[in-house]
Amino acid sequence: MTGIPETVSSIKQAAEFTGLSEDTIRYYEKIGLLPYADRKASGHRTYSKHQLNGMVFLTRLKATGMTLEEMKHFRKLYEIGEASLTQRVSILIEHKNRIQNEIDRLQETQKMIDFKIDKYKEVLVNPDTNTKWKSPFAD
Amino acid sequence: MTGIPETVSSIKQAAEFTGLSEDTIRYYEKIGLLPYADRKASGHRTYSKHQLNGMVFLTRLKATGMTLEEMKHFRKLYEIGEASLTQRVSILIEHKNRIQNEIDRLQETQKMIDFKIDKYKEVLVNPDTNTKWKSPFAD
DNA sequence: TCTTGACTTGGAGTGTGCTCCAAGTTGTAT
DNA sequence: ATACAACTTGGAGCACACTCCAAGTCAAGA
Repeated sequence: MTGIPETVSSIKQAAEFTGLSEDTIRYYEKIGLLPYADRKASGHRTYSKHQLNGMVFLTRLKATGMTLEEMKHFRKLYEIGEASLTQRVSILIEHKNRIQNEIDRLQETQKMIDFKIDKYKEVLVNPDTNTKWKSPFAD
Repeated sequence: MTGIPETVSSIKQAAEFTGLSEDTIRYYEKIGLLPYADRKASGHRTYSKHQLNGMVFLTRLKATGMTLEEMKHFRKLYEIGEASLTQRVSILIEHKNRIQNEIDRLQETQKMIDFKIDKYKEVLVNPDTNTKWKSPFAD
């Protein structure tokens, strides 16, 4: 079951793959968000395909508003092992709900913007309408 | 056409209405994002209904990822007057597109999370499956 | 062997957006 | 008159998430 070495990557390749900067990857390791990476004899970091996929998932959580602290917490639960599985499921469900709320708010704002664009376009067609406005963001 | 005084609010009421803190409202004025507010004889700020609505729209733009600098730019365009209307429409359309991209990314992440939740639940039902995982965020 | 470039570390600095504070003034209730 | 809260100003400080730097090590090609 052992013997076939997994493909490993340098920090540069990891950065390219994940979209994070090399500095950011080192920073995440420093603050304990990423585990201490394996090093080559030279001391250079190496990453497995697994770890790269993990880092991509991480960037998705970050991009959807999860803080570094929350992600650290999630990782700590992971380290406990299976005993924390239900907790991890809860966190993911909770985060998914937060994302849904965010989507709802974004869509509401799109409607507000559409409404405002319509009003602006009205004025472009018929400039008299303009007297209604008192504030750059009003109505 | 004059004579009916508009309802005005204190900074505290403005904060309650908009969800911004009093400090934040003063800060926005300080950096030139909000115009210098009218003051009472005492020096206390007053806000019209119009301005309050404008501030709410502002919070929507901020909550959807527009930076304070971009909002300042928008306000400067507003101050130019009608000559900037087309530009302002462009900015709003552009921002609406950014929101749409954000919504798309959020929905993709929801799918990734669902996928992961399913895998976790699988392990809860059948613990042997667990050996597949090497990283807290992998797959 | 020499050069070039990728990598290492610890720590300092940065940008954004607030948030808090001190010291003073004004408004309202008793 | 006397509290006490609400407000004012300018400026300092803070949290988050990087981002950059200096000084040094390591690896591969001409």
